[in-house]
Amino acid sequence: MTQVHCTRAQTAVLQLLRQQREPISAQALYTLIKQQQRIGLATVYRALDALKRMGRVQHRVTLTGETLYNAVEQDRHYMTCLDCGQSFPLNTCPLKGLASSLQHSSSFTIYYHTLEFFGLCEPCSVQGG
Amino acid sequence: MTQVHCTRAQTAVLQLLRQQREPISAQALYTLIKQQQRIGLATVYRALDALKRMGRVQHRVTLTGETLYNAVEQDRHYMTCLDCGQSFPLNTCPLKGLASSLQHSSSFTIYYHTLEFFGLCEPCSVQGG
DNA sequence: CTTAGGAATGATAATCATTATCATAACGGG
DNA sequence: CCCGTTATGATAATGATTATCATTCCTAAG
Ligand SMILES: [Mn+2]
Ligand SMILES: [Mn+2]
Ligand SMILES: [Zn+2]
Ligand SMILES: [Zn+2]
Repeated sequence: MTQVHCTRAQTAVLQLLRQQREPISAQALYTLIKQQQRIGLATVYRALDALKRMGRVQHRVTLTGETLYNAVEQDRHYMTCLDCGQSFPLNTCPLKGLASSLQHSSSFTIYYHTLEFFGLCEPCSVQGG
Repeated sequence: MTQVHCTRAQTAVLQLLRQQREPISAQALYTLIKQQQRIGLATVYRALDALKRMGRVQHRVTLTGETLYNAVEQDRHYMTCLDCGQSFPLNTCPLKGLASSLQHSSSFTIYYHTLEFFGLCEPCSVQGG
């Protein structure tokens, strides 16, 4: 049977994620947790994957290929510059209040969504042309 | 100065992308183009990156870490199962008609957006619990 | 037409985040 | 306390993407 309780690693990961203001990578998370308890990098990845399937943690992938994680409670989104890679947070989720769109299919249980805008920031837009 | 014309590779990539019904990976694109002309894998990646910065091609990253590309004209989005990895296309873009939200910052030029829902599909939801 | 500088290309090696392995440790019911 | 099951940590392997670098292609000046 699938586990009933969160494992030690899952608990540590989820607690730390909830303290973060911004999404964080698995490796950075690993470094943080190691300061408190003995843990392996693989275990961090396993915990993140499990928490994701439980709908408690969500992920997004940066332009550099890193996957960042955050607690699902945080509904943050960004505009990311394709040139310099900088990400600018949005004030609010554009999907807020779109309950209609969220229930496209009753046969699919939605845990979270990712939404990101890509383009050029002011400085890069000027020079890059 | 930055190039004025599309390179041979960029032309080939963009043309092929426009023929695809679904987003496609760089490697798959490489295989397709090779059937028509001599080309290197690195060049495909370079062309995709350039087209992305021009706002002509957009990308998304799958759960397996593959990056898929498609022409920006195609405004497709998906619901993806965190368990089996299957992606189910949405009929329409939930952001359609949200021009207000799209102009958060006049200092950022938006080329495209990614929006994806994650959760569990029917079958996986039943068994996985 | 010829030439020189810069951009594009292809083959290949290197990178690096993530996964797979596997032996060991922790857990939990009986 | 005992045994089968699950979790863990150390480490090797994977694989998509990047970095290199020598070569080819373009283009505009001479
Ligand atoms: Mn949101
Ligand atoms: Mn859309
Ligand atoms: Zn920028
Ligand atoms: Zn599924």
